[in-house]
Amino acid sequence: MSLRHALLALLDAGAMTGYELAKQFDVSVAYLWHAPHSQIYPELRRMESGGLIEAESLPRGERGTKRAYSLTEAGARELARWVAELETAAPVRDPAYLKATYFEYGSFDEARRHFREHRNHHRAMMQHWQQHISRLQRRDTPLIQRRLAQAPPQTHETVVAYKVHAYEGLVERARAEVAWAERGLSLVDRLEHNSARPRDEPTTLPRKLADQETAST
Amino acid sequence: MSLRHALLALLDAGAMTGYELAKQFDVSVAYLWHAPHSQIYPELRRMESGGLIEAESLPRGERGTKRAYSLTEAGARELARWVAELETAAPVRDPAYLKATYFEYGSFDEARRHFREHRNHHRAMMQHWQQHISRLQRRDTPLIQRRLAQAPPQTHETVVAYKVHAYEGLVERARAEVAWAERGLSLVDRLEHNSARPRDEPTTLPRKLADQETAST
DNA sequence: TTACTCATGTAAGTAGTTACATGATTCC
DNA sequence: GGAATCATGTAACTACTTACATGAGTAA
Repeated sequence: MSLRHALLALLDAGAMTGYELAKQFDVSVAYLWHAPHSQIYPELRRMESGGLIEAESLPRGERGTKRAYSLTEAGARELARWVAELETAAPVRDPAYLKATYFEYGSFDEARRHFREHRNHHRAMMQHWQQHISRLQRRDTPLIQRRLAQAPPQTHETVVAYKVHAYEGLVERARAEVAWAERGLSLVDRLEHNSARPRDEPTTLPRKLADQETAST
Repeated sequence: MSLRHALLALLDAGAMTGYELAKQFDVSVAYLWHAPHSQIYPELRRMESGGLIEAESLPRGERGTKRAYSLTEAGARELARWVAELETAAPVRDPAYLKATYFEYGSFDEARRHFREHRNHHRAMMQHWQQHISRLQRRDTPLIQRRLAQAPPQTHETVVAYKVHAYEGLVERARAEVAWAERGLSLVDRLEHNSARPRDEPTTLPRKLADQETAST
């Protein structure tokens, strides 16, 4: 149930509306955890009834109101509890690698398309993360500033260091993905070179279809 | 909807019961995709009504029967279609990295515990995958043998190479995770050295709790 | 007045988890 | 006779996705 704890952690930096929280999931927590507003609003209500957060109704303009949430003591305790607790690692379930296991059902060109897409995606992620790292190091995101403003100065190094380390891990992971995709592209070249098949024909069809082709030939 | 396609791919190697399929998710597809039997049986029924697979009822012992499923032509086409299709990458959502971002709410010792756990988990995964790679290279899993028996000999190199490449990618990724956890351990040592805090006290508490502590001191 | 951002929701559906449940067969 | 394995389900729940829905405030 990490959405809940991501929200608690954000709210520890200061009171926010659901809308503002949702935006943090696009920019700052950005590319570390994702959640759409349709998931956030109900979760905030649940956390409120659970006593983890409390809302203050603020006016906006003439008629409107908005609800700014902040941590309660129970919420702060729950946040600390969660950080201490070990996660039981989630079972592997990676669609890209699963599919890569069956590329023989497609052509060499299709395999290339997949690897290129994979490489491009992870390159882009890498850049986002790297950018975020330098912003953290310069301490110039609104969130890190709010957070450091509340913590004793001698803790700032540690606060920033943990965040930088996490994002660096994501960068390294992305680098591994890019390297994997590039080795994949070389592999396809090598396999193509060793085989007589045209580059746009499947290496081998699923059995039921292969039987058919044979029958019709 | 990758469970469905994992099942189709397994069934292309030959007819299997739900029970046998479930076991493949523990051994061979092992550590690449996970699914419990409670998810598999209903999915098989759905695929059957969708015409992607068909069941043959086989006797077992005196009284019992079991249902062995095999691909239909539509199922084989769906498998080929899925392999050709590009996945839209899932948004990042990693509980371990999310938590690592907030280690300052815990003690140095707690951070160490998390990094050690992370390292151990990914080391273990690495070993499983490496073992599977050598089995694939020796072509000595039941599944790869069934699969190769059905494919033309000149395609065998490609079939095995794609699978090996996928598992190698997982090994490399795990290696990156282990390295990250180890750098994390060094980081904690460094931070501890630079700080006056005892190793079993949080660096900084969530604000609501910090306020309290200050008040009571 | 039009478009954009702020702001908050609901509803239907999919995927996956955890627990409960049952019964046959096989091996010791 | 008991334990392990084979075999197949259901039910309740949680997390997440996608689409629908509404309205206020603000700047061109």
